[in-house]
Amino acid sequence: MGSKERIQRLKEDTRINILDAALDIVKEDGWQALSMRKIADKIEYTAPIIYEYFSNKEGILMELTRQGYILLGKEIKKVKSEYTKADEQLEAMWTAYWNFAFKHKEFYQLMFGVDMNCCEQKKTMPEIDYVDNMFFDSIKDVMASEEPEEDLICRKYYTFWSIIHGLISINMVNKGRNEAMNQHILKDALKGIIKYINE
Amino acid sequence: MGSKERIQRLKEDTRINILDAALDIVKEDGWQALSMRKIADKIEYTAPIIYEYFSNKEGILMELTRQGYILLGKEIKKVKSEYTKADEQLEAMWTAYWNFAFKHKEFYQLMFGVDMNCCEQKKTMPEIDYVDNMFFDSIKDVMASEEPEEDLICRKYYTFWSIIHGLISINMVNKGRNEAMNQHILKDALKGIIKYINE
DNA sequence: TAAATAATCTAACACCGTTAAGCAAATTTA
DNA sequence: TAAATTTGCTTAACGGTGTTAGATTATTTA
Repeated sequence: MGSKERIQRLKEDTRINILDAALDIVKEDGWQALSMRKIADKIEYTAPIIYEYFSNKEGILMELTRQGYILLGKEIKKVKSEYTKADEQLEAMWTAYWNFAFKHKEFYQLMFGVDMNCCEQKKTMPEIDYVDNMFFDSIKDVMASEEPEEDLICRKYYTFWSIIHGLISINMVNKGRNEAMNQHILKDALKGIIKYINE
Repeated sequence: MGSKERIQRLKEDTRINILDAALDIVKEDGWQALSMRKIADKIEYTAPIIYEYFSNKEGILMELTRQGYILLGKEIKKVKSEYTKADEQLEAMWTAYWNFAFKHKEFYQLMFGVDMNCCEQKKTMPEIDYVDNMFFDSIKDVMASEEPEEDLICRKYYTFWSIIHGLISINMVNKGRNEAMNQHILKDALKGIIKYINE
């Protein structure tokens, strides 16, 4: 009767296969090309069985979003641990965020793409809070001397995030055009904003 | 034989009706809900005749994008004319940009939405250059004392645009949450960046 | 081996963008 | 005026989408 667990494991496998297949399709042909039937083709099933693993297409998108945040969280945590000074940490973290966006373009598009539907349940995802909190803490550290209010930190965080996200958006629209300049802008912006935090 | 022109005028009318109908649908139910058949319903025709006015759905999207830029251009030009000092002009222009994004949410989403397809021909639209150039000129004015290089202006512009666009993106995702704080951030960012231009 | 259950597929529904063929009315030509 | 042609528009269809219900096949249980 240990076969129950084996079957359970097999079910989990196909769940993972569905997500992997989806990501493969997106990496090849973009989010627009993702369809239930194509996923089914790739895992050598027919479309309806996917609905035994996910309630609908948005369910798949949500799970991939979660995975994206987990990945981002890991990378940011890693680079943070490589520094001790708060401002150095913060610069490294934002740089990691920047790198993530281009290394895992598909994830970033899904996670932050303005009109990519699936924006309702997002608020209740702890994986998002995890990343948010790390930045939050770091900013607090940088401002340690001033005993900053929650609200002020939040504002600084949003401003910070805005610059980076805006730069990335530009870079994605004019994709790859004048890479050197964008790097220059990024550095400028990071320096400027860290200085701004200390004001 | 003056009926030729009357008929021509009627054709132009339905062209406009198509665009208006599209915008109505989007305003009611979002870009996702826009379909050729729904447009046809609204103008009381069947779907295929739309293809006598636009080559395809993207054609409609492109035209609406163009109209959006024309509208944005007008509003920015207006507020610019209300000031004489370059830094005041710049702040007013960016504020107008900000206001445009929320007053004409659908246009803004279409014009700057990261993954809203239709991003190929965009480069060759003079209406885009028009807006770009206005900002470009204003930044140049602010930096007048230093005889800035083209490249530097471009970088400042991108950085500037990034903040605003990023703030807007945030605001759209967490739509309307904590409006007061976002206004605060906007003001902070604008002041900061104008100071940054002068450094 | 027979019944019950699980796993999977086929077929369908209602949409989507787009194209081709056809029809009927209006217009032009002879 | 009658025939030919053009115009305006529709119907029907193709191949695609997400999703659901029902039938079918395979597996497990009694």
